[in-house]
Amino acid sequence: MDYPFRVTLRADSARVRARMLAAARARLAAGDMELPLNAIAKDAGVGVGTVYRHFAGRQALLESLAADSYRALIAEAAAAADNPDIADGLRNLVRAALRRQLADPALAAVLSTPECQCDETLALGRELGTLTMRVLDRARKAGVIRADIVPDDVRRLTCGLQHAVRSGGDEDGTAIDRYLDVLLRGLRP
Amino acid sequence: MDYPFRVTLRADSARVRARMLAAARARLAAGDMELPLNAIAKDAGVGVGTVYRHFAGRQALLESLAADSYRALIAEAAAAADNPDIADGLRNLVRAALRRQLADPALAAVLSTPECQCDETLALGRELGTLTMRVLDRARKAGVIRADIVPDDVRRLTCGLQHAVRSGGDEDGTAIDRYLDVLLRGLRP
DNA sequence: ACCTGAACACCGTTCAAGT
DNA sequence: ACCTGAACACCGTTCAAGT
Repeated sequence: MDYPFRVTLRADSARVRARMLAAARARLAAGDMELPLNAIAKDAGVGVGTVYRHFAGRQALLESLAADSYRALIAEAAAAADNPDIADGLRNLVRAALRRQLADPALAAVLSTPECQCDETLALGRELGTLTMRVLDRARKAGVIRADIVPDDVRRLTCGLQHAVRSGGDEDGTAIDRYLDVLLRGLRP
Repeated sequence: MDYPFRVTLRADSARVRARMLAAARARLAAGDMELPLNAIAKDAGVGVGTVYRHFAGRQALLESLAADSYRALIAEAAAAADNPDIADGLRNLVRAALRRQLADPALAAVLSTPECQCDETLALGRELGTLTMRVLDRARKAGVIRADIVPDDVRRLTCGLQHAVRSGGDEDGTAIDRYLDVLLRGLRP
């Protein structure tokens, strides 16, 4: 839920919500991407119905989990848009998008799927889109990027890189930098 | 199962197996990536146990479903390795890998995960790896590809592109060619 | 208002019993 | 040998009943 009528939750409700998010995060950290809502309810010591009262479903829960990472990424995108050297800015934006997704599976999941549940996530998406557009516009004018790349391409391609990095055997720390380099060179005009 | 002792199945067993594969394919075609084994058993008109007798699990079933596409891709890789113009060969290989994955979700799933269940799939993977290596070696000598790309990078990057293409709203037929172009340019030395 | 947990449908997986 | 399907555990989702 988005709590449209009430900005602050009742103290106990907020505590219960935090417990559910913590339980979900613990499962994600343990490598369980399933997020079974029944199990989370049990972990958090609440009834299943309470999970559904706070989150419309698995997708909405993921969006809540990803919100912090999403905002952090947006801050980095804003910095990139203001970078005096826009080639640098573009590289920083793409790298940040990839790293944040690798650091937070929930963010990776949310960015991978176009249909988001919460209005808040929708707003974050628009904000990131606007900032990305600013980076792309400046980059295009500076002649450091192909003309046919739009903000959603950056989202999709970085989601793809995340997938490429994760689909490897674990032992390959060089992949991130190599794949970033491949993408950035490929984006040049 | 891999039927290690028997190359040909008993006629009725083969029929039952074909029915299960058809049911699974129908579900995939309908956009259901879940492949619930119970539901497939019901669709195919067999007991659940029969599904488990033929396939060790969901993963093994996926590998059986993907085998034809996989072999077709290998044929294209072989042609690429023999292409007199190795820059062409490289492009054809990457494009084939992407297109086959987009055409067959089962192949996309199998290529995305390193751990395969059936020995047959393992053999197909080795074959594709060998052919890809041949393409990369020739491309490297011809100076048309970066030196730090290994066959598994091609697998991972094309899996990533598949993901990037699919994570878009449906209405974007241009994405495939644009992303292929980005990747191929990015792979240049 | 908010929370609980029983209830139902469904899926994964196993295994004793059938042919 | 191969197949069946009941059985058990688990998860998604809803909703009447509690506080």
